[in-house]
Amino acid sequence: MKAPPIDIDRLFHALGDPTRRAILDRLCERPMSVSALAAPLGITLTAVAQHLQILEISALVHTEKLGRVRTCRIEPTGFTALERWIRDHRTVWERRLDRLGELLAEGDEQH
Amino acid sequence: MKAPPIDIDRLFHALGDPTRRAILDRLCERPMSVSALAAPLGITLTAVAQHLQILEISALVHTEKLGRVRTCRIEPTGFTALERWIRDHRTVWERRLDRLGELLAEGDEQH
DNA sequence: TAAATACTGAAGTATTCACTTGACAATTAA
DNA sequence: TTAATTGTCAAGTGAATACTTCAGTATTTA
Repeated sequence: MKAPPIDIDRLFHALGDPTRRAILDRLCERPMSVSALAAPLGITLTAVAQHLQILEISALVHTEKLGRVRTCRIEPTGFTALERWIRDHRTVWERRLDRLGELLAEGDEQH
Repeated sequence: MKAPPIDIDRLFHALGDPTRRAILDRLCERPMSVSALAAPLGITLTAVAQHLQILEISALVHTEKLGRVRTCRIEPTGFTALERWIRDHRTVWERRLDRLGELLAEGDEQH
């Protein structure tokens, strides 16, 4: 019952595909069945199902099957993990810029 | 002389590789030559150079060759583009959550 | 000048990836 | 019950990816 830890590798890979980002965009509007998602994409239902699997293990989408229809909706967990990753790395990167500024200041003092 | 537009596809793809993220982490500490980057990675210099090309066209790294040494440093542009993408999509996604809340509220009113 | 250093380029390989086809199961509608 | 809908599974294909090796080219250093 333990949720698998979010793999940032998988997350970036999932978001790196335009079709998957299109799926996410549509799901931001409203939850949708697999075939409703497939309709405007110009690829087979099977392909969409495969994309959905990737989005699901990346915690970007949650799906649930009722009767013969699988309903897909946005799952916040993945987005949150991504935001956290960027926030963390931005601080490291800003620190580097600060240090670069210090180095430049020191350089100025030297002459 | 026009900088190519940031391709969010390329950006996610670039960040989807653990070796490339390791390179970025090291460059956050300080600028570095290609061979300095390669040393702890356990892959050939050629492979590192290939990764650097990908990071460079994604605007995550800037490199400059002086003499025989190519120095690599973090380039903010790519990170900024990524942050903007996430900020934009978070608002869409939050709107969806709001609407879901409204729908639930309406549902409550109905009985 | 000769040797070591720091990369660059072309070509090859094994794996992964997005996608397809085709056969099938399960559910709902006529 | 028959037919249509909705999705799943297994296997295959062609392109992209992350590497490799090997043979260079500049640039320093001894």
